[in-house]
Amino acid sequence: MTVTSVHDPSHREALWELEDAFERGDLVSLFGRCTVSYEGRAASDLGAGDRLLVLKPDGAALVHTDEGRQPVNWQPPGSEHRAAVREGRLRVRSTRSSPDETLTVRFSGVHQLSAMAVTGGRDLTLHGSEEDLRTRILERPDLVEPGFEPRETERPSSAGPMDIFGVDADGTPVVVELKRRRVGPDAVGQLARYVRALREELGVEASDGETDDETASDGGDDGETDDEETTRDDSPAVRGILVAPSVTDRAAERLADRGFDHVALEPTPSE
Amino acid sequence: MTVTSVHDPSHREALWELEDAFERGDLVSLFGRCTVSYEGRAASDLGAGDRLLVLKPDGAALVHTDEGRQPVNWQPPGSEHRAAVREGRLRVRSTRSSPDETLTVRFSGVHQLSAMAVTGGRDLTLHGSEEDLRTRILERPDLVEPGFEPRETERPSSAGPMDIFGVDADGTPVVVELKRRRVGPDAVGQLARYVRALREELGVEASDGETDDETASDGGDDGETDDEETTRDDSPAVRGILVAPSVTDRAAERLADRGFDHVALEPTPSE
DNA sequence: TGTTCGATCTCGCGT
DNA sequence: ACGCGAGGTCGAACA
Repeated sequence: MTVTSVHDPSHREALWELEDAFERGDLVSLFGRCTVSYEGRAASDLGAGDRLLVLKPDGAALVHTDEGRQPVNWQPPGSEHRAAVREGRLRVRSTRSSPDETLTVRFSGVHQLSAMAVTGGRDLTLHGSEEDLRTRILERPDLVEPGFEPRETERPSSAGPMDIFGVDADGTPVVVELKRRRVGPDAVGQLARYVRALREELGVEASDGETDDETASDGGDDGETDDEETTRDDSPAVRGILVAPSVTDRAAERLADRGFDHVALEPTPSE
Repeated sequence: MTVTSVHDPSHREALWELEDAFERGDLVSLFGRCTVSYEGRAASDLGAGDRLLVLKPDGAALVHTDEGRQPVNWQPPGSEHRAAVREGRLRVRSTRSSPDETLTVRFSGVHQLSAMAVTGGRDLTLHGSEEDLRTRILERPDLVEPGFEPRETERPSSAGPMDIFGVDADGTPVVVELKRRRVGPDAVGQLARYVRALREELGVEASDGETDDETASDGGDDGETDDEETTRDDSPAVRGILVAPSVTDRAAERLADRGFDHVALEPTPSE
């Protein structure tokens, strides 16, 4: 392995090593005391302190402190790194356009610099994702409910693609929204958008004329003495099912309001 | 600065250095060829390759390849790092509980290891966030519309806290949802939840009974010849305003459906 | 702790 | 390029 490593280099030495590393397309790790400023989608300033600067050949730049999974400052891949010495101090600047963004790291001292050629080995195999949940359901549709028949995945609609479209035992259209983990109210809103879009698309099957949005399936959770028949009549034109390991209370409320169902299921079989 | 740095150490040397670094609470940067496996909320495997492993004293672990802003594998802060040599090879394992998660990095070769004491210097000043947008509006409410009067921020509701609650020139209650950047349909759904919650809370001021729900009150974008009066009558009991630099087409549709307004505004004044 | 929502989210896919 | 949704999202504020 070609690893370059310098300990307590001068600012100029660090500059040379950096330029060489950029030239070679190396992954760079740089310990030093620095200030950081960023301007672009937002703007930020970070006072002097010891940090780890990581520079990737794809243009990504990361400034890490001693805490957190997230870099305190960064620049996305596709940026261009440049290094210079200004007033005797090493300055690393990473810029990109659209949107215009600049990250500037000014060093008062460079403690350690390493660079290494790193390529490939990025192919991660991941299990337990939403896709696994989908696969699991397509293989065993009865996990959703007996008689459920998936018809299409990623089915397009005016509200975007729905995870699974199918029909239940009665032949009623069903929209299934998948989540790999416990979900909040937002997921219900997402499901609602798809159901609404599908209801519009399939035409209003309600007995009484147009409107389905207006009368729309709510009837109150607040003990409304609404005619159950009306709701029963038009609402089930399209059903909505949220498949997730669990839901929050508020999500459950919203599901109930909409007349949607929740099916508790995990991406991978338990144990 | 106390920086430890070893070039091409043996596996045992690397182990000693790592243990010392953990002891000192150092931030560690480690280049080497390794495989990575993870098991916890999900599970993953990564074949052999050269990578950069970063170990933080707060328990965070990051495995970086030559591409991407995101680590290919990681462990969140609060984990515990342990190093060992198994079958002559360095193995670094980071674990945490609740949820139970384990990241294991097995090295076939260590190319470079550096460690440095890094503390503090984490106080970032950031401008251009949603909070800045809120501040801007509270200082100049007319930016939302003439006569707008903010009454409360983070006002609680059954659907969660709304960004800004206020009244318009007519004294009509207004819910304002803030976004620092261009938004899609989800933001409209969020605003709708707050408006709905507030309408329920304030009591239905609509002339005719219950009904208003998310699905409800849309009146079709599909050229519905719905009675405009009905909607006009009950809908304005509470207004909804989405403040964001811009909105997508679909978001605009949904805003129109709901009778909500969009005000184009950025977190910080242009230029 | 659990829930909710913002984020310079990032990332991938599709139009 | 933009739009849209997933993510082992992370992180913070609050109940």
